[in-house]
Amino acid sequence: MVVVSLENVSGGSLNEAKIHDQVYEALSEALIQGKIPPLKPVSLRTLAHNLGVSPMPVREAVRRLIAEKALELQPSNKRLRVPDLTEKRLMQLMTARQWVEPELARLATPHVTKDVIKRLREDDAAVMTALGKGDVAAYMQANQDFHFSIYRLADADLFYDMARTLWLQVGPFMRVVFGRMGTVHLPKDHHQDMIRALETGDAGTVKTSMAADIHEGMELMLDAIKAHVAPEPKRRRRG
Amino acid sequence: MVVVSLENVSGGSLNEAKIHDQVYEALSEALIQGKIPPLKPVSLRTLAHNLGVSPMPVREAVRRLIAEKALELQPSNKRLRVPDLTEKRLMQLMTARQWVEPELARLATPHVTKDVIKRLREDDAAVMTALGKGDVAAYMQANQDFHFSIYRLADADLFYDMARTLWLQVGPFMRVVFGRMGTVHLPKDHHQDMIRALETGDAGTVKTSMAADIHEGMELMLDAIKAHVAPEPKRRRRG
DNA sequence: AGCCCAATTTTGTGATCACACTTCAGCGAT
DNA sequence: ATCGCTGAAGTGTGATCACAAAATTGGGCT
Repeated sequence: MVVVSLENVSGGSLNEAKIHDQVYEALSEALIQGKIPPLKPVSLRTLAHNLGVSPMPVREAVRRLIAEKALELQPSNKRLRVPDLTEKRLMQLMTARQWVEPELARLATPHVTKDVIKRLREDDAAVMTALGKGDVAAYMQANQDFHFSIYRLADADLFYDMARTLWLQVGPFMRVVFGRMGTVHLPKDHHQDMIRALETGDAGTVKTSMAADIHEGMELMLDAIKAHVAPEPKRRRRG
Repeated sequence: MVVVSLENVSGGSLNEAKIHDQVYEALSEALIQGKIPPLKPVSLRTLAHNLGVSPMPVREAVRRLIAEKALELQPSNKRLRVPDLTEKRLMQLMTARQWVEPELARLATPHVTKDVIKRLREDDAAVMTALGKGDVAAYMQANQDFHFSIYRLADADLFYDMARTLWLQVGPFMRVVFGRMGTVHLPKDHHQDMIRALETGDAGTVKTSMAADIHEGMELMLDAIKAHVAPEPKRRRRG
């Protein structure tokens, strides 16, 4: 099954975006959504074939994703794959998210408008619906929409890109964890508090509730990775 | 004058590192050292020619650097260049450095050995020597060595890479600022305090003195960018 | 059956060519 | 001299080919 395509990327209208940018968008979206599991090998030619483009732009997109550590290519081995997460690395990702994302939320607060609140309520509703149905894929999409609808307002390019890079690295693993334990135990509702604080312009509360939201989600993943250390490499042992 | 070469990269002797990795190392080193000024246009073919390689591996290295925002290619215009720094962006870089680097220093503390202390004293001595001679290039090299000798010990890949990316973005501009105002006003000596704290294993003091060191350096740059908003685009240089 | 080695396929990497587009140098007219 | 145009040179992008090395397969062995 092909999890990545060019069609659903940015109905970029009059856009003459480069092919490698479109490929990048398609791949990174798939990664954030967790549609490509950790340790899954991918290949330039296969991706290129699935996307209907030559291997060239795929190489550039992949090189970019490798730089962002959303993909890796094993050292001696020359295979390209989605990196696995060690507990050590996950803790660093958690810390970094706690640095960046609450700050983004704080910076976003002054720029909130009625339209934004409306949009956030829709996103949050979608999150709740997905949780109710136990639809992990829909949950991840809606949750991403909710967070980045806020971050986008912060007018802080560097922080925004940092957040996106962190999500790229967490995405594949998050999907596995939530898929394994179901959506039942997912972080309870900090979103409502956050929306209220955004409405009243209470930047402090926005920041702390964002921190709490992230903390709970990542804590779940930490527990999961501690319990289930090696996500079993699939088949074929080493001789 | 050619500011980037492959020879001084990792006397890699038995190393069979990919060419694009060597090119990346050469370019990023030049950028961190500030050897390529902001807004300076570079081109794939020129770099390839100077490095004695084909444009292909340069493309991959450059794509990586663009992902790290150490290079940019102007939107409509398709030229590749070193990005300029706005005040807004510099403040984000400063904040991010304050997040990552003091934490790296704290994490490094338990792993300090006598050899490390020796190395740090040498690096610090080189810093002082460079300051004495007003040699900006030597200062930047020695200062980088000092900081990353510490960061390397932290055993925190993600944070380490984040720090490196931040230095990549700050490097070109730092060179310009310090070159303009001379090395006289450079941050006074937090290095000594830091080394002492590292010796005694006082992680708290290590962290705070690292924060102070970074704060002062970046504060200088903030002042500089506020005073000298547009670093004059510089017309036509011929080599 | 289980295991090992050889041949085949597939992988990423690098080089080269083609193309559309921008920039720049040079010349002519005002 | 200044302005405006035009041809040449240079730009990043994409496609295709060549190649060494790793992964995979398949057959032959114990």
